[in-house]
Amino acid sequence: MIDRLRSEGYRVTPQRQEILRCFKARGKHYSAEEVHRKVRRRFPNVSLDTVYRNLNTLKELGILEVLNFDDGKVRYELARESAHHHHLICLKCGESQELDFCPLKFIDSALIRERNFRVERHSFEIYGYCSSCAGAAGNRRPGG
Amino acid sequence: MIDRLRSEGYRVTPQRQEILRCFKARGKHYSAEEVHRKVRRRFPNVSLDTVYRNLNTLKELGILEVLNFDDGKVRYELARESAHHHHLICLKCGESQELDFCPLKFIDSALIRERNFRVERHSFEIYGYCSSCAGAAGNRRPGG
DNA sequence: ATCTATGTAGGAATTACTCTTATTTACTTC
DNA sequence: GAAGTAAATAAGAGTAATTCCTACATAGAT
Ligand SMILES: [Mn+2]
Ligand SMILES: [Mn+2]
Ligand SMILES: [Zn+2]
Ligand SMILES: [Zn+2]
Repeated sequence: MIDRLRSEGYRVTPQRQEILRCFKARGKHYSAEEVHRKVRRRFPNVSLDTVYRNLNTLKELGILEVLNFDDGKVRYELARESAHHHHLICLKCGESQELDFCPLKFIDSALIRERNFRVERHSFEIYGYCSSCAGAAGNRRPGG
Repeated sequence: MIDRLRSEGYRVTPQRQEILRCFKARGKHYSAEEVHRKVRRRFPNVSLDTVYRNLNTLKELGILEVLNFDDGKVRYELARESAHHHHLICLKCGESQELDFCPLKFIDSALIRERNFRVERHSFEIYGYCSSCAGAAGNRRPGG
């Protein structure tokens, strides 16, 4: 991945490496601010802008993918060669689980083709309460 | 719908009525700013905050539903008794079309149940280029 | 007609993100 | 290994969507 950066003419800075390192654990979905917090542990002066700039660069290169969990902040995850997937997102604790199901496989493609719509990407996320939070949330009204 | 407001103890102000009126056309998905522009035609002094506050109130009452088209602004549509649906969203012109397909019908519910996840809501949107924009976008790289 | 809780306008504040600019640094070439 | 250069960085200002604050206005009850 480092080589990938270099071969594309990007410099391999320590900050950039550290940002990448945040994502080496599989199935993690961090926002820019979370990445910033992590990177700051090693580089206390790293600017939030550097984090944003690099997350964008890594996205452009296809190394990271963008997720939208509907909470106003963008999240990133490693664009592994692993299967395309979607997520279950807990409305209480914010944790996300991966879901090996993609609706595009099930949609009648005629539905889209007959409208001459050229599909580029799609989103599918399920929101609710995870097993840890389901009990606690059980007595509350959702969203109340 | 006006009665609904009154019976729930909300006052029926002219601004509130005008905001509701924006959504009487079916299949429209307006952002707060678009609603503000429309309402201002009749009430030139209406504040953006009033629009935001009322859109929220109408959402709480279940009269409007919230949509996220991934462009940083929230959109609203009438929560008609019509079928639950999703959208095709054009990345060029921003127009949206309705899609009568819901992935929840196709997902193996065991996939979710075995994790003890309690589903509250879900999102599913398809992004791409509509028939009017597909030609123009045909030569460009998506997102470039 | 009067009263008052609710709603309003307008501006300030907040949040996630981007831009500007001066300084530093990774990589190249010698 | 030193020097040159374009790219990357830190710091802070700027922006866009949304929310908060507060003094004033009014819908609807009495
Ligand atoms: Mn994932
Ligand atoms: Mn719709
Ligand atoms: Zn998918
Ligand atoms: Zn659905």
